[in-house]
Amino acid sequence: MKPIARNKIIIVDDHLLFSQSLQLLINSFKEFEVINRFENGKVFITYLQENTDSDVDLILLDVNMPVMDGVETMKWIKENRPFLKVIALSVNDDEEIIIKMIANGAKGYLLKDTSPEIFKEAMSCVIEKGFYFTELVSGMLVKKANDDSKKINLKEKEIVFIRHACSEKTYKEIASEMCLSPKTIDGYRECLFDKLEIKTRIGLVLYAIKHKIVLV
Amino acid sequence: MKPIARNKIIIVDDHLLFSQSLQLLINSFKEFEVINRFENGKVFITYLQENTDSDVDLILLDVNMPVMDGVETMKWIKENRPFLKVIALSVNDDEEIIIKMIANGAKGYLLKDTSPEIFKEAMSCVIEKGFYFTELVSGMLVKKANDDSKKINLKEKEIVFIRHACSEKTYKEIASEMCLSPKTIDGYRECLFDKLEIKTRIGLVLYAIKHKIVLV
DNA sequence: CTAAAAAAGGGTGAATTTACCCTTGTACAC
DNA sequence: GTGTACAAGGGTAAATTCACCCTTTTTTAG
Repeated sequence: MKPIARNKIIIVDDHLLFSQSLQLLINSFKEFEVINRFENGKVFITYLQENTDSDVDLILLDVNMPVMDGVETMKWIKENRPFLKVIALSVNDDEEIIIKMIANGAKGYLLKDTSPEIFKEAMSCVIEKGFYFTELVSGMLVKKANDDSKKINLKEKEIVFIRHACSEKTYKEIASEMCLSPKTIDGYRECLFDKLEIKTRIGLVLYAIKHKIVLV
Repeated sequence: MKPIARNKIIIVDDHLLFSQSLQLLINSFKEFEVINRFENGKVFITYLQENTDSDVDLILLDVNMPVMDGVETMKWIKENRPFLKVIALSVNDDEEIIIKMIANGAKGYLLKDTSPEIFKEAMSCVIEKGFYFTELVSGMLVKKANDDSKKINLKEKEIVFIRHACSEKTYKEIASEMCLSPKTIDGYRECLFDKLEIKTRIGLVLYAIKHKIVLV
């Protein structure tokens, strides 16, 4: 079943040291060879657009990249080249990111501390069976499914308000900056306290930071 | 001057994929060879203790590791093997960490998106001249020197108070938890508002998170 | 078109936070 | 021993935050 030719791999990763090293590692496996490397999603996509006939068996896509990160790149792939097989690579196990990558069609998600043996197995598995998920990722998918049922969705204005609330401004000042009556702001606050099960503005700030609504 | 033998390198990094790949890359340079790899500071130090005669020319030390991270490892090295030459490797340019690594004797600090050419140059440079700093790092050292002059130092009790303040507890509740009069807490607050140039508890929370006094 | 949400705004009162100014006791340096 | 620094505690008043209950207007779904 396996072709005589080695499986063609593309690496997309901004860590030059890593991507160049990884290429050596992969080329040391007789089943695989790296045919190309790119340092961010942008240049990779440009390549895909200019080489519509490129036949690649597997893409190793870093998640954290400047210019165009893994999630953005994955979105583009889902839209434009959904048949491409992608394994996401990352150093962190941020739940939100993992979910996003998989939701956008990644066939596997590996942490960079994976052993070369597992890594090789994952590559084979994705190429042959179409996917490879570690326990970590599977567990997360289950957990996510549960979370979704009680999902909180914030409206755009509420998010703007939250960002303002994460400052030393008073509600009155926030109202004026948002061109709304202080009373309306009062309403936003109450509604959020209720939805987020918090009791104070401090709670709101902590929530915002934890959920990356504001960055610190 | 350069010996005929290749310079001996040790890699300490928990990202197996990276460290194993990097070994291949380094071994592809004729001037260097990797003689050992370890996946965290703990096992590396154990090795050093058991092999006091090990002659190694350069250590590549990852900063973010479980079990015993780069900073801890660097501290041990400074105490026990100060003559070892270490280049710190990291994915992020967190100022605080960079400063700590260098303060503890790292001879260089490279980001993992460094190109292999620069990387090779840095290794040679550290072995020959004793150090290699990029502009990023040099700039940071200068900036740090300035910051230090206007450094704010918080007392232990103040830090405990700040942690409590980063919650939905009222000051009264905090006072009771810290077994102090609410008025004393009031004093802490005022003093901190003054020292940190803030006006509200929100400001305190933001400061605490930014300076990692509390983790989110 | 109509009913039901959702958004915006309002009033009042209580609790909490903030500002400013003051006293006491203790420790430590000179 | 005296002065200085500082931790702990206090009083009062003003500003801000929070809770609860209410009306009007605008959107949206059926």
